Amino acid sequence: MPQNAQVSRISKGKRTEIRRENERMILDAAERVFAEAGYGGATMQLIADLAGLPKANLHYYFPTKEALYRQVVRNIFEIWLHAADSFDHAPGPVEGIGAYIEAKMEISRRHPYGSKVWASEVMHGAPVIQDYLESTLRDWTAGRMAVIQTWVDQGKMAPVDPRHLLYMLWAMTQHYADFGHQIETLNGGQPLTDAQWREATETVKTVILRGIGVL
Amino acid sequence: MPQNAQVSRISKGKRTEIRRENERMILDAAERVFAEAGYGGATMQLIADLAGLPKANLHYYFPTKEALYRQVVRNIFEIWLHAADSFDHAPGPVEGIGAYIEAKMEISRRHPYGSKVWASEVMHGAPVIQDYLESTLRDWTAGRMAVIQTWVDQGKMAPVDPRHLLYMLWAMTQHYADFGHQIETLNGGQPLTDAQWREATETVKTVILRGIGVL
DNA sequence: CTTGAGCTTGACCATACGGTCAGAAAACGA
DNA sequence: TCGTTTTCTGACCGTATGGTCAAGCTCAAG
Repeated sequence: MPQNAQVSRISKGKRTEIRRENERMILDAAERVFAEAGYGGATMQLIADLAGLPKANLHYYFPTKEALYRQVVRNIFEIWLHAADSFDHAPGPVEGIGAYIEAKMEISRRHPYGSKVWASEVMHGAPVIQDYLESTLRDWTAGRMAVIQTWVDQGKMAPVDPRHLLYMLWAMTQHYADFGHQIETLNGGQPLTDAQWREATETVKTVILRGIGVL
Repeated sequence: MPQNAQVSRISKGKRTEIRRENERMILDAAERVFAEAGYGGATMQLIADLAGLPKANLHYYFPTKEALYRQVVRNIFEIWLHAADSFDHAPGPVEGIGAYIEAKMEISRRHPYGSKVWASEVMHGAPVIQDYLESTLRDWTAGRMAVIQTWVDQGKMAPVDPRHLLYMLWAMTQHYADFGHQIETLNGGQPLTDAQWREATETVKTVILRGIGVL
């Protein structure tokens, strides 16, 4: 029977498998190239080379550059949103905001390219995900603001404007991904070590939690 | 005598004046286009149109696109650096850091395009100002870190890691420029009003100053 | 007025890029 | 094995872009 021995793949429909595999390769390569070169600076050829595929093959899976970019941005957005689960089932700001900071710092560390693509997209006026900003993100933000406001009303934290507090959290955590190169340069050209990441996370948590009066 | 009545210009050397004027027009247009489209997405034609000049004229003043971009980035960097003057002659963290936050928030408001260009440049690995990062910015950072450490040693503030505190300050203040579009969208599509800018600045100041234990 | 240096500009060029396509190859079902 | 569907890919095309150039124009100095 046609069982390829040296390739340890799940042989659950080879067609489907090939498609999934290639789409992932392309999306990973695209995420990195879009992050490093920007949308305008990225070329399909560069993405193809990094994915190890001929350029024409990219257009088989993703009809246009914009379609590919759109998919990359949406994938990141999904990761963003799920990061807030920690926020929800928390009894108060210490646990909720603390966990949120840790989750977002972890994302900055694991998905630096994605964070940069998102930042680029927003900086350029969100040409492809404006609808998401106006629907999903707006709803999401309103929900968390309500939670924070509840905590304020219950006297569980200092009366801080929930909106600007959220912006501060986003800004600080994403900064470690988006400005990673600058941070690395100021770190003697070396990427942050595990210990330094912990230190960064702890510093952010401490300053914020004390800043909202819960430490 | 050839005195143009309807143009109120200083006639101090018309050649020099024309050159200064045009360079400024071009640099202003370039800053905006680079910010909105990214380096790769920006075209000389777009910049020329916005500056109200023929494209060929741009190449007379700036030989290449990269040279023009380089000048834009350097101009912004200068503004960054001078923002820290408020930092220096302060007796303690309340005045120093408070003033620094206000200065940087004001820059975010006045120079949103410049901030975005800087962010883009760093996100893409600082291809044109890496030397600045390694020299000027590194020195600058070391100096401010020393000041903060002194305050910590003197017991004027809580023992917060100066490096990460600086990153937090940069992140939060620049966020209001770099992610201005997102903030505007979440503000009902309206730019922040004067009052909202004040509110933002105050929130940041309050949370940070309380976060470092000086309120 | 004359002259020459600085400024302006339409037309042009080489290149690189996104995208297309026809046909080969591989996988699949019967 | 054979026919069909899906995947793969080199070669190709139209366009847009950064950059060039030569000719013309403006201005100030002599």
